Amino acid sequence: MGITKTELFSEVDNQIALAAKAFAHPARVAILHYILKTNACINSDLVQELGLAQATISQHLRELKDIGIIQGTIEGSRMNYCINPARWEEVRALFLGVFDQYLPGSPGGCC
Amino acid sequence: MGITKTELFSEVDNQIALAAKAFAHPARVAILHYILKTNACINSDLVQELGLAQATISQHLRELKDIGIIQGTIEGSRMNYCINPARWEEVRALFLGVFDQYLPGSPGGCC
DNA sequence: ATTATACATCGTAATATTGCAATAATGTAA
DNA sequence: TTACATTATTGCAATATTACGATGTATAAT
Repeated sequence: MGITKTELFSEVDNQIALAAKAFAHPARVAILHYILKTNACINSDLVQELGLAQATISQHLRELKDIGIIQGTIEGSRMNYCINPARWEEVRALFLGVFDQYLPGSPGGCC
Repeated sequence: MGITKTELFSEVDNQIALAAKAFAHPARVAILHYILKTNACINSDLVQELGLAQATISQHLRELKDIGIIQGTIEGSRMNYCINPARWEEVRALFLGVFDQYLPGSPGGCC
C-alpha cells in the first residue's frame, strides 16, 4: 500500500527509521556534507553546488529540518542552515546503538 | 518525478544513501534488531514477531540482502539470515565517517 | 516605488515504496 | 505419491517520494 504500519514497531525502531531518512537520499547526504564542510550554508549556494532546482533543494532542506538534524536562522533575505548539535548527537547515538550491537568479534552462532 | 538523479552526486553520497535505506523503514530496523538479538533467524519467526504478512517480510529481507547488510543460507526448507560482517563494518564506517565530521566541540561558525 | 535577490510553498507529473493475497517453488514427512 | 511446511515471487492497490515550474513573500538595492 505504501503506508508504513508505524503502530507495529517499537518507539526506537520508528525513531531510527525516521532519522535514517535524513541520509536515505544522496541529495540530502550531499547537503549535509556541504554544511559540514563550510559550517554554514545558504540555499542558493547549494543550487550551484548540486545540480538540482531551487525548489527541490528547498524541499530537501525542509525534510532535514523536520527530522531536526539541521536548523535554519534567517539572516536578512538569506537563510543560514547549520547542524543542530543536540539532535545530531541524538541521531548519532541512535545509530551507534545499532552498530554496536554487532562488532567484528561477535559470537556468530550461525551462517 | 520520484526518480533520484544519481548521476549528480558523488559516489560516497550515493553509497551512504543506499546503505541508509536499510534503516529507513521500521520493519527493517526491527528485523535487524531481531537478527542481532537472536544471532540467527528465520522468516517465519519474524511473521510472529512483527505483525506483517509473510510476503511483506520476505520482501524486506530481500532488500536488506540486496543492500548486502544481511546474508542468507539455506537450511533445509528454511532460511537462515544473519549479518554480513564485512558489509556491516563497511556500512558502519560510512556512517561513522559522516557522524565524525561534526563532534560536540566543533568550530561552530554560524547559527 | 520599482526591481532584483533569496527562499518557501503549491500544484502536478512521474517514479518508488509498502503491503498483501495468491501463487509458485522447494524441501520435509507421512 | 500425497500432504504439509517454509520461503520467494507475482500482481495489484494505495501511499510516499522526488523533481520542477510557477507563484508567493520578504528583504535588499537602485
